[in-house]
Amino acid sequence: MHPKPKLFHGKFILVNIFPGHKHPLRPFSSDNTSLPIVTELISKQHWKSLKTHLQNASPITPLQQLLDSRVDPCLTLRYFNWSEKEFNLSHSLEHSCMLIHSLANAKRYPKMRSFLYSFVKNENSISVSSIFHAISVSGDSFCASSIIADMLVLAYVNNMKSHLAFEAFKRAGDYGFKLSAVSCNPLLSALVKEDKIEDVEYVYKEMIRRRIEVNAISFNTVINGLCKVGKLNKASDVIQDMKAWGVLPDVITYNTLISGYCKKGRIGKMYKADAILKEMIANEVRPNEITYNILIDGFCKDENLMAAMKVFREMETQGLKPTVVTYNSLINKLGLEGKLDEASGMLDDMVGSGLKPNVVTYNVLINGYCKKGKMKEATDLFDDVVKQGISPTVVTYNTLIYAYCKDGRMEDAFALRESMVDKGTFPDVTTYNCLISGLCREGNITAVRKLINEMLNKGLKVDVVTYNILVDALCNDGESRKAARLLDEMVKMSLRLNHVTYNTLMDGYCREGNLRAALNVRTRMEKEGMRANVATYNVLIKGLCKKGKLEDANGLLNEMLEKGLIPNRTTYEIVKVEMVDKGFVPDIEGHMYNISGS
DNA sequence: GTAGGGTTAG
Repeated sequence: MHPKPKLFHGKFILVNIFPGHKHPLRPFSSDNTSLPIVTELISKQHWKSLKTHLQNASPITPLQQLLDSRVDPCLTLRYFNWSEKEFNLSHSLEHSCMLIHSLANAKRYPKMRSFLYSFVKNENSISVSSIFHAISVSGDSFCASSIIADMLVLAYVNNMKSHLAFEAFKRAGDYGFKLSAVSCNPLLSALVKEDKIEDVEYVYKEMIRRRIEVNAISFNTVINGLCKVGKLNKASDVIQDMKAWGVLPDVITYNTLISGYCKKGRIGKMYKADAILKEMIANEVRPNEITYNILIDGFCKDENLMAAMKVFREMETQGLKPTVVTYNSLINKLGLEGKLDEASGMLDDMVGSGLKPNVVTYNVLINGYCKKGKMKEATDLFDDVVKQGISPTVVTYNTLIYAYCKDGRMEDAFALRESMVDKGTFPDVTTYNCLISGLCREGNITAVRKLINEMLNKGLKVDVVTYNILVDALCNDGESRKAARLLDEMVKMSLRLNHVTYNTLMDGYCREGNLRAALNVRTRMEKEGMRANVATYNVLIKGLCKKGKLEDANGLLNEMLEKGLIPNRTTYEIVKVEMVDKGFVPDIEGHMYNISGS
């Protein structure tokens, strides 16, 4: 019996053609007769032999043949990747799409995922729309096209190209390809992280319209996005949506909403947060450690350490153990209040209860010392942390660098920056902002320019804080008009101006006695959709008082209270010095009345 | 693939 070499993939062919590679291969021929050899060489990964076999033939031809044949698409993929690397070429979009279609038809999903991931990573010139066109013309399975589109969206998200992911999401709708939560949820999550809340809302609405599966994660992500930008009523609407879809709010839903309320600076926010806690319990969703951590931190930020401690004790009665995060919130608050002995006592408690402090624990404690001007203690603790084998983070360094800058110790600040680089922690925008603010305080504009150039050269981008520092510096120099021009520059750089930007400029104008200009800035701010916050009112109230316009100032104070904004320490200080001492008295709600008879 | 803590500007 002599085996017939009839099968392309039969072992005998290979043995007969080139037993052990000792004989030269038959040269590649561009008709299909070479395909079995090529296939065999690929499956054995005999790349050297394959290259010899191909000789001077175009590497495209075998790809074309493989795509036209019924060989395992994984072999085609291997050839695709090898040939791109070996011949330093990029295969055409059409061939790429044919390959991805054959992988999809063979249900080789992990292979598709990594193929699309590298495709998206390396490809910067092909538009999303041409990719979709190619997907739709290079395969006829609608189902496969949908899976490909889904994975493409995910590939963009995973490559941090969320704007392209968003575009692909829209294109998929144009072509009627059906996406899934597998890609849409990460897309939503990426858009939330980038504060692109309008896009989040668009994707969410489209998911419902296109009947894409919307699960608890989708809802929770959207709710988180809305909470992040303070649209808490809309977030509650989404909770209603989710109930209507038969998805019950879970502990993450409630935690997200509670956190949203905690972060909003309105009167009664913690009351509302507490109400949601009760609601979740009534709906039989058990609060977890994270729920309590959110509440504890919320009360700390609300200047209510007593309430925070009460929740802390309540946690234990619910059978929940405080975590590192719980302690970090409390230590942070104690440190910021200057209660450093209590803060380090809390650290001891935490260690005593078997928890291991992390770098955040030390960062907040170091910050506490810094804010109290206890630099010796701060740096001692820093050394201690290093000795314990905990790596300081960029935040640790920034905390100390800022403290040095604020203390006028610019040399120490720059020395610490050198040392962080030596240890492999690289300065970020915040590091530079701290140094820039220090130099501005010294009036060293030349050094500021140099530093900004340096950060740009390192590929770091100036941010809104950098500009706010510069705006403030100009205002302090009595150059508010120049500062105003920086705002236009910020817009040109598509930086999002924030409250601090506007308030700083308003303050600059107020201090120059130019109230008109200050009020114009407020108008501009509101045109941009930003409502005046407590600090805005503080600046304007103070400005009006300084001009002797006490009744107008009082009007603004009332307006602020009516809008549910909580007066802060600065407000009280202004009201005391500028109003109470000049004949106004407060009623029980904080409204002021002029009793001097005017 | 969803929730919690730390640094900078007013």
